[in-house]
Amino acid sequence: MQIVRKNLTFQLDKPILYMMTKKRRRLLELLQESVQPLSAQQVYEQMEESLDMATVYRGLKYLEEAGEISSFLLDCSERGVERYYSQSSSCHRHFLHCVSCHSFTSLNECPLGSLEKIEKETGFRVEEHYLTLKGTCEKCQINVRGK
Amino acid sequence: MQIVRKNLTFQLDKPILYMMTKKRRRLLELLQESVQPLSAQQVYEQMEESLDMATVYRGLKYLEEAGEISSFLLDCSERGVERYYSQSSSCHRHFLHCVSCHSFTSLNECPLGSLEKIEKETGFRVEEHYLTLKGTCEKCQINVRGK
DNA sequence: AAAAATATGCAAATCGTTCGCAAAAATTTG
DNA sequence: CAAATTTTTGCGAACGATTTGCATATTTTT
Ligand SMILES: [Mn+2]
Ligand SMILES: [Mn+2]
Ligand SMILES: [Zn+2]
Ligand SMILES: [Zn+2]
Repeated sequence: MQIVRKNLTFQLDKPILYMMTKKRRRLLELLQESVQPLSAQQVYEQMEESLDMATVYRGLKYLEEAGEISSFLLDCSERGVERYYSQSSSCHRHFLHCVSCHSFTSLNECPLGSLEKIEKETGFRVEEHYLTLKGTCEKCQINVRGK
Repeated sequence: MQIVRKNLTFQLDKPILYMMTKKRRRLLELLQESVQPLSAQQVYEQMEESLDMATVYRGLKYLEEAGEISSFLLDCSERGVERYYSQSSSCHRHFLHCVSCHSFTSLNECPLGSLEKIEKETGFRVEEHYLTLKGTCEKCQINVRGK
């Protein structure tokens, strides 16, 4: 127990038994450099050095467990269900998804007010929430024909 | 064009070329009778008469296109990603998901205020939104050991 | 009643993701 | 440092929910 490997560039909330390797660090950097959340496939395509898809999935899982990145599901009518990954910035975020060009825009703040009213009304203890907004981004509204 | 088959118990927004069969009607009834949203698998299990899984999927797709039901994705850490179906009641709804007993509770009203502020801030035209709240339901808070 | 259209069951295909295993890389031990 | 141990990686196979093709059954139209 409590055996934590070295070679970590970040503090772990809970000790996990693995290592931060070159490939995993590169995965993380890619997501930190990207303004947009990326799917596993997109991460894979943006990797310069070759990397097996299974390793991408394992790496993303590792980084998410370590708290460095977080993911959400997007149910896009054109592209189907995809999981998107982004760095875990300080606080939680919500994204707007453009149904035309499929880009994401980050919200500055959470549009959900206090959840107390909901908790009182339902008796629920609310622990997490996920919000996805879909619509058309500024660019796509101008280029009416889409991208 | 504009050929719409008979045997429909509801009005279609857009004409579609298929029929409301006994089996599809039973699918719809099941969802209308259920307080909880149901997954394709749950619908399948609750059908008394035998029905192929492919027919369940095709039927649910048909009903959703006809606007009679709607679906959303749930990303549950225990059960993975599942699509849930429920009748399309008058207005859009949001659900609370209990991470202990996996039940759903419906919110009375949408906790999202006006989206105008977001639209101004981001330039986005918001067309849809999906909100999932996760937490612990009243029962599960009492039975601390979960269901 | 016969012809045309659509739904259904069944089996196979699909596709993103996960898994098992042997080889490679990183870490620990002495 | 080299040897022993642990973890990661690539590769191919497995997985599982959903979709698809096709022959047959059901429903609708004529
Ligand atoms: Mn929020
Ligand atoms: Mn709402
Ligand atoms: Zn756009
Ligand atoms: Zn519960």
